[in-house]
Amino acid sequence: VGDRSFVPLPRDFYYLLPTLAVARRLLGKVLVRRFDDGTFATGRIVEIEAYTVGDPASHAFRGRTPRNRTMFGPPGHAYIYLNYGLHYCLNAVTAAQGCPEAVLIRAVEPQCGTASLWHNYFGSEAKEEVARLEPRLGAGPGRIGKAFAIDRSFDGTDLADARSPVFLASGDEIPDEDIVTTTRIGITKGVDLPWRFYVRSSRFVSKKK
DNA sequence: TAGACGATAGCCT
DNA sequence: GGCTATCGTCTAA
Repeated sequence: VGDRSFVPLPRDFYYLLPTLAVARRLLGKVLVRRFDDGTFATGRIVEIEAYTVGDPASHAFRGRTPRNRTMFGPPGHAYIYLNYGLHYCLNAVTAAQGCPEAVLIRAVEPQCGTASLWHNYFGSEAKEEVARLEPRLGAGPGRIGKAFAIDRSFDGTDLADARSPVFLASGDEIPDEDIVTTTRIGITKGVDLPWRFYVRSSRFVSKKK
């Protein structure tokens, strides 16, 4: 699979509309990972959460710190953080520069390069067709980090540039009736806000509600 | 500089 | 459903 087949989402995708609308529209789009050896792995985004200014669950709620500084930077870049000392989670920075908002990519359906994803995750070999059906390779933000080999060193990566080792590309349009809007997961503040979106028909969603 | 804890996931019951 | 591994980051002092 060559990078020519992947058209990165333009920068304005990330800030022209409000973060909630951006989150919703990212469903069906494609996470593209180019490994050091030039091979690719891709996954279709099926679950996402929004974190906005004034949102008590946001890492930026208490202002700028060394960890969250990329949230304050230009839109369309990756914000990556380590959670529970174990899991690297991938966010896309949204809204205008200086406005610290982001969306957390919570689940993807593995598409291309699934044998690599399997190897990253399980440390063993598997056939593409087997790997493509394995939910653990994409159902959960920590799992995405592990399978796609994304860690804190990717923080700040430009997701709107096809030359980046990680970027987001255009994909399917998800019909409204196949999108579920619900509350976010694993947080203790802002628990009632319906700011999680997922694709109803996907078996790769981390938790259905 | 210490202490608490988190935008999780795996394994066990 | 419960327990916990594991460590960077924040907060307060």
